Amino acid sequence: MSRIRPQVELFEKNKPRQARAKRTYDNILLAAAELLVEVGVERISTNLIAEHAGITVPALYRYFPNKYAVLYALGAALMDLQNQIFESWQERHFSAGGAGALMENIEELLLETHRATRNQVGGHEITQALRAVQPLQELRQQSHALIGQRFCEVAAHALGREPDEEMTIHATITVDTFYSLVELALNDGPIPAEGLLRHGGRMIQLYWQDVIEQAGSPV
Amino acid sequence: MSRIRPQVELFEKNKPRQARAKRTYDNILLAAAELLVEVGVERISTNLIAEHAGITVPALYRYFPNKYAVLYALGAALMDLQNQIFESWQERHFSAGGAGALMENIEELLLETHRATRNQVGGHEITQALRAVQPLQELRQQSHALIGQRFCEVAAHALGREPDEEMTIHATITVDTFYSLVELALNDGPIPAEGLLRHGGRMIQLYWQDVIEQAGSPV
DNA sequence: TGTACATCAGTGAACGCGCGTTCACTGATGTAC
DNA sequence: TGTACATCAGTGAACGCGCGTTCACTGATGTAC
Repeated sequence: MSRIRPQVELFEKNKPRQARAKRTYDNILLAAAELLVEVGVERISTNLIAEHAGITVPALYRYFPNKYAVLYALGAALMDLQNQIFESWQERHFSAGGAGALMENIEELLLETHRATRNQVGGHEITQALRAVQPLQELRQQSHALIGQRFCEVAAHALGREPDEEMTIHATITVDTFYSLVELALNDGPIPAEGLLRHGGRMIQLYWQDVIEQAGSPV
Repeated sequence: MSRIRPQVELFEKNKPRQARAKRTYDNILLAAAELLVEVGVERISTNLIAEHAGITVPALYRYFPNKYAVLYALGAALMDLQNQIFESWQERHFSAGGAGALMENIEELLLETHRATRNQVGGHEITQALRAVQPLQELRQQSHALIGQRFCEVAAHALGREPDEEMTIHATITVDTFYSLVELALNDGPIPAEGLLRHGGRMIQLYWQDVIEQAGSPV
């Protein structure tokens, strides 16, 4: 059942050193993001990206070994962005009111993550690609694992327990549901994103209230 | 921001009429499912599918206009399966105990859906492709919309209310979270699927308990 | 029951195309003196 | 400040390959009489 890993090189080759090169590099990423929106992951190619970025293909190969490396860079940037949003949210509220304050402000984090991803060119498409394209999946998993671990530690500490397997389950569900809600809200369907995120945030809150009650110790 | 629809023909051409043809047809779908596992959605091609199915490429083109139509058929079959599981679950419990019984048995539906998808060859990969590959997205959306509508109607009726926008939000979140949990459990990570689905089911239950309490009317 | 015929199913060969990738090269930028 | 040189950045041209797709064809299956 486990997939054969195709061993694709994902890391960048030459780093841009001059200002001109930096512009080219950024153009490549922007063009790739735009093409992700226009044609989708299945149709994207190095040829298309280079053409769209206004350079020739060998110029792209100067910085990236293949198209997956370009997508990987895009995905990594998005995951970094989301991680940063989480970090600053956590610091802001945890220092002010501990674990309880975090839970009260889940909706805020949902809204901020949603807004930031929506404002990123191709943010939604990159998010989707991170789920489906094999060489990118680890990026998403790493990011979610990191955030999940934070959740787990904070929650375990607040409850005066060890971060055991059950706490890991709670954290995993929370993080996964969180980002699934953001993804759901990114679909421009008939339902406004705010409503989805408000009620979705409430669902996560209720879940943790229950965890606390089951544990029988207040925050 | 909206993607340019590439207008891909997705429907099958000739239906198999003879037993031999039916076998060929099934082999194509099975080969495609296996390749989805082996090489992923980005690398799959009609050539590869035909070779894997033990036929020549024109034989594949007899039944499908392109590779997306093959994936579409796979996706449609999976959505049908999940819909059927939902239908029979709903009939079973709703007739026995109304809306309350449905909520009490969410975990059962999670487990059944998870098991069925896992047992389907390439079930996980098809699920992922349904999110990311543009021509397949509507399949997932349609299926979820259908199930969401059922949820919405049942819930509104149980609460003695109209299926208004808020109820639609509740139903949409429920269905999306539900299938995200199934997808999460399909990842063969360190956490056993059962634990994720049990606690995930509990989260959805708590969410609806809250909806009922807020509405101020018992089920 | 046999056979001629119609339809269904699958093949071999060929095509043009865009893909990924590499090469030797020209041009741009930075810097040592 | 000027210029020679080193390094960085990007180009034009070419390649082999697998892709999607189509064609006229052969072989298999079903059926009318």
